[in-house]
Amino acid sequence: MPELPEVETVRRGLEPVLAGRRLRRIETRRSDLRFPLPRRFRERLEGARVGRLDRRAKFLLAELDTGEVFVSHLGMSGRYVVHPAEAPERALGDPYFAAPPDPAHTHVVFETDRGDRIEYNDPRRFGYMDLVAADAIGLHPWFLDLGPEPLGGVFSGEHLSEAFKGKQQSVKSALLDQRVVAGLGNIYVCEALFRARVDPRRPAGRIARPRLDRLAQTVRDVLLEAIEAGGSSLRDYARTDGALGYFQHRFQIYDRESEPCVNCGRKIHRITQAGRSTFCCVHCQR
DNA sequence: CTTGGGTCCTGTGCGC
DNA sequence: TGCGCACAGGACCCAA
Repeated sequence: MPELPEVETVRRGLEPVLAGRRLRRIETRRSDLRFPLPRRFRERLEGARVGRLDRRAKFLLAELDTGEVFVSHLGMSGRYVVHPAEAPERALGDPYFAAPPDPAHTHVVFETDRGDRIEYNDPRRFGYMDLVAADAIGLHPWFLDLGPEPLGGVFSGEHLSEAFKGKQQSVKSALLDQRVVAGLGNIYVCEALFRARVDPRRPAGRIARPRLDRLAQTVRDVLLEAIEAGGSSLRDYARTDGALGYFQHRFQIYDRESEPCVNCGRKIHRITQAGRSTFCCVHCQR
């Protein structure tokens, strides 16, 4: 589900309730997420004080005063919901807010010393969590091969040029590869390729440098706009207070099969690449 | 090494 | 209304 903008929005939602707080109580209703929760998960978290909240690629990271870092990936349908101790009541059926998730899929509950509760809900259970020694996080298999942050200083047309060198793989698949650049998913790759007018089927290694510069800039632009919009709410995703993201209203290509291209008016195509849908305009994207 | 396909899991929306 | 199938924001694992 969530790509970089959604995870960043979740991070911003969790920060005010978690940063600086002590975890008073942890409840694990299910430990069989994509991977089993680490051993003594509850004991290692209870009593710990949370420091910084960070994001790396699509991972959320909560620094703990125990020397460990709590790491969480939302998979396709993972969602954090904050229940403040002082709950602001909301009108039922408010169109700007998501329906609360099915409690049957609430797998982990975190309670802070302020009495705020944070529930992790994940119907498909593709999400996963771990506790990692802070000084060894870069060696963890989930982080070892991650490429640069698309919003950081390393990511550029030059980086893409280097990473794509000799690649026969399509540029669409290459951008989804977290070793090339970390944090993109199906939506934002489709959007960025459309805005940059690059054909998703084009072999990554055969794109001229000026177009890679443009593509890298487009990736940044799309992600920044999406973060500003609070991410994209299609099915499961909502912000931690239940508010919907609204970047889905700004999709130019994703999920718009058969609709007219905003640029040329011809029909948008849906093709399959590496088992996943790609939306593109075969006329505008070259 | 690279690449594509199958896989995990549940829910939803569509055509019949 | 019900059924079966395709598909969904991810990414690991394995075979070619």
